[in-house]
Amino acid sequence: MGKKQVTREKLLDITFEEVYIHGYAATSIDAILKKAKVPKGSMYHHFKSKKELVLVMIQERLFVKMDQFFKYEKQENRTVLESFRNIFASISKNKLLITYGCPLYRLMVELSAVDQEFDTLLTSKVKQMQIGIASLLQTGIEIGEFDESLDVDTFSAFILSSIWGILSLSPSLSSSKSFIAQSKYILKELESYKQ
Amino acid sequence: MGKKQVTREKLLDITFEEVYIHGYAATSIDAILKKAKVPKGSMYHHFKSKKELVLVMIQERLFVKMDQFFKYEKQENRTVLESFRNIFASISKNKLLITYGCPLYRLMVELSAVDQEFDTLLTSKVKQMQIGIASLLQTGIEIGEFDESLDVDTFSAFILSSIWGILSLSPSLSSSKSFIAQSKYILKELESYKQ
DNA sequence: CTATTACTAGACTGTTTAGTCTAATAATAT
DNA sequence: ATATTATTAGACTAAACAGTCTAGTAATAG
Repeated sequence: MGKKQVTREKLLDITFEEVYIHGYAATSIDAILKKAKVPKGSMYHHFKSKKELVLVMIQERLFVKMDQFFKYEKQENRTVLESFRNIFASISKNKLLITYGCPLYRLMVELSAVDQEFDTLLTSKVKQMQIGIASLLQTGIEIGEFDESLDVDTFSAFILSSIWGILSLSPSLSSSKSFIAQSKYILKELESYKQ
Repeated sequence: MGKKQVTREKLLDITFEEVYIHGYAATSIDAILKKAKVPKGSMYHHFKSKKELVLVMIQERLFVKMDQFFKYEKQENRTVLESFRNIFASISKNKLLITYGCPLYRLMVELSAVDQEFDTLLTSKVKQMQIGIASLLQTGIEIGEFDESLDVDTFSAFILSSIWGILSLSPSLSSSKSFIAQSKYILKELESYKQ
């Protein structure tokens, strides 16, 4: 990586942190620049606007991080149910996720109704994730792990939305149990389709 | 209602609509005033700041609307399961809710990390709703409708977060089925505790 | 070593926005 | 009716903000 790229990469890192925690509107360019110790001219050399900076951050940071959680391919020696258990376990170990909820979700809530470009980008990722989950469920049906009555389309949407709901709500419900305690209901429901 | 109150009430109505759809930061005072046809001085006579206007709106509009959906008292001649079915049905009939998701949730995502006062207010309502759901479940256990193995604390949190997750996600997953199709998984899970 | 390009630097500009101010007007009580 | 208070009216102010501009500096190629 040439040294010129360091500024760009640092900007994307800090932008992710700031926008994740404070949201898009509440994050000012100046705050990002101050934290990243990068002058304004440099930022506007690499990105033509705040919007472009965040759009690029979403693709090069947020989406990359998300893909690490959802590696849908069925691993050898594992049932599909175990794959889901693993996904949930890795989510529950991520402190930022548990504290602030899913960053993709947060951005969707803030920006989808306001800006077409953000909406298109974020929605495409949601659909991609749903398709990934659905195909994992489909694999489970094909190898005989799950009953054919399992509707992969609605159930994948149920898994996705439940996880996001639980993640976003758990910080508020301090009395409630952990993410794992919550997600057990999703797993229990999935188990009911076991052959 | 004296005529002086009309301005105040109209401001709260418009503020609810604008903030619900565009979010707090993206809604300008001027936009609210233009839509409500109220001059600035009037608004600042009734409310000392934008923040106070929205805090009052949350309590006098948002919370009131929410309570209409969640009337937890167990109605006569109805099982608890039927009560939940009714709640879900009334949510699914509300077009705004289906299109834009839960307004309380949207505000929490945008503001809880940014402002202590908003966080306190919104979180208290979430907790209140969870308690309401939990007590309805508890009634179900006490009248022998549900098994005692039902953990009302985690299950009420599961219901709440799942509904909110489904509501917020359904607009993005155009391929997915309706809210009702999604919520059937929650009901199915609840049914598994039937005596 | 020199020329050329890529990047840095931060002062500056224009706009948007929340919030103020003072005078005018309407409502209400006596 | 008249005095008093509540409300309306919108021009104005100050701050925050995204984005521009021009000069300077570092990197790299020939």
